[in-house]
Amino acid sequence: MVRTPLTPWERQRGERFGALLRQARGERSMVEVAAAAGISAETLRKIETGRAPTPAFFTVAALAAALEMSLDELAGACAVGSDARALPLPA
Amino acid sequence: MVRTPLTPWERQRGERFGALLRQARGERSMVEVAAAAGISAETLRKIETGRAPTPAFFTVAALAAALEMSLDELAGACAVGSDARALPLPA
DNA sequence: TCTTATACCGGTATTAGTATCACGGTTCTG
DNA sequence: CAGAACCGTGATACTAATACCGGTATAAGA
Repeated sequence: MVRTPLTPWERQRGERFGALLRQARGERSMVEVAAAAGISAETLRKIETGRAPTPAFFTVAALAAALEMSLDELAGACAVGSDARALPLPA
Repeated sequence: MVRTPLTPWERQRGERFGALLRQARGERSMVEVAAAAGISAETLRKIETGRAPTPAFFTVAALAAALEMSLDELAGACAVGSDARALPLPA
């Protein structure tokens, strides 16, 4: 095996990650946030829907900047795993 | 063009990013840190040498956790490192 | 000297991230 | 109702990230 396929756990983490971003986006449209982050709206959609479970670091960083959220909180929130219900993220 | 090739600016950013990680690694060996982060040593080497300029978010997150450093300062450090904030929307 | 361990480098294979294209749905305005 | 304009979505194309293998170089130790 040359490149390990994503495990189900990684995909679930990606789904939680996307749900987190979608929630943080709130009322704003995909195109607006995507443009603010400098990525395409389709990419943002894939990340939010979990179809891109492991996006690039700088993509996430730009997205977090556009959403005004912390990378550490973001990583911590979905790294928690099973207990990702509590979202201590205000904005 | 379907997937924009990495720009020279992105590659330089990757080099700064890798240098930052290498500095943070300090005296510890690559295999040790890579094992702690759950990635292969080759991947860590490529990231450190800048040959993988845009690693996955969770890869970086695991690496930052292994190195006990903040993702936010990591992203901020290589963003403001030597570049005066280029356009977030290249084109 | 020989062995071992670490790091670096090249190539290769395969999955996955990202962008462009094209379509359906909704809302608004004429 | 027609058309535009926006949003979200699916399919497709292509590059990059990740991992494995072999080889090389250097340094420490038996």
